Amino acid sequence: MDDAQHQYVDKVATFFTMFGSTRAWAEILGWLMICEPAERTQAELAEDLGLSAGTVSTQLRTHVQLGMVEQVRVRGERVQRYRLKPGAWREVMTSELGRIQALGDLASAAAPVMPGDRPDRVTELGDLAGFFAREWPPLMARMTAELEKGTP
Amino acid sequence: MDDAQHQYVDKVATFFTMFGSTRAWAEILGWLMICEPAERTQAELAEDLGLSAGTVSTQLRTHVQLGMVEQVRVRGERVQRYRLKPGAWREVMTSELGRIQALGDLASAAAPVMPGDRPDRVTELGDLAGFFAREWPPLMARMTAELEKGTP
DNA sequence: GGCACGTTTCAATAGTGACTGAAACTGCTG
DNA sequence: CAGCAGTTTCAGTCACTATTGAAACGTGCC
Repeated sequence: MDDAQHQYVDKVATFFTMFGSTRAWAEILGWLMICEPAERTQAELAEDLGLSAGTVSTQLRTHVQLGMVEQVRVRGERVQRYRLKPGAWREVMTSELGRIQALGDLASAAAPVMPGDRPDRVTELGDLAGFFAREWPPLMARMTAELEKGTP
Repeated sequence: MDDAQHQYVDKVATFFTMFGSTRAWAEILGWLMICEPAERTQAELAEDLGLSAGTVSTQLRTHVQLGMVEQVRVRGERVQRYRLKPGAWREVMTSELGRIQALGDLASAAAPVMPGDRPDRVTELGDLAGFFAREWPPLMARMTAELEKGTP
């Protein structure tokens, strides 16, 4: 990993750390975005990034669980390799719908515990969630269509 | 604050804590969503939620900076009151565009530091960011139109 | 079977940052 | 001006958790 690459990994790490992710998690993500070959073993990741094997194991597991990274087996090799999952970003965007619905549920759950005469604070959130719940699926469909066009 | 309300605040807090926010921050948000009257002083919030005055001051400031909460002066009173900012959720969604663009920048920045023969990992992210950069403004416009319809 | 390499688990450590409590500060009231 | 309620600031404490290092655990090769 040269200087420029190191700087890039740091940039990605800084960005995602701002939203509460751990440094190691974000560094692995950043490195997997640009490393060559794209398929890496845990031991290589640890070596490349100067992290312990334990950290890589743990953080990589969360990446896999979140669907950002997948295990691959390279023909002829018997080691476990990991790479950025193609289409992962798309999936993250698609799964946003679940979070929107959770917000909507939060709004619904508020109704019984607040005085009925001023529900506006909560109906606003509910309406918003409703709007996105309707708009999100067609938007995702358009997204998929457009991205496939680029990668035939 | 009765039991049901307490439970609701806890529910909201649990939800937002999952995404990296602090407990106090999320509790204040949850309580401001349902408390009556909606306008509260810092001292009241501290008392209601069992937080120290210092914590309330700090967390409330971040709420104000993020645009979720605003200061209001109630006629005749001279105390500082705070409430959930009307339209705050809408604004949060609108400002999502900034984060999308940041992701797009991250993708652009990757180009120089990776071998040119396999740029797919990064172009995917770039295309995605481009898609949202184009779609987001009209989507926001539709959102505003629809929500205004509900609150004439 | 034994060896080498990679991965997982886990106890211990280090570092961070949320939260508190007290003290300083502000602006209003009598 | 003294008194008071509310707010801000900040040093210190505490809890949490990210990270490490080492030890156990595979798993395929010799």
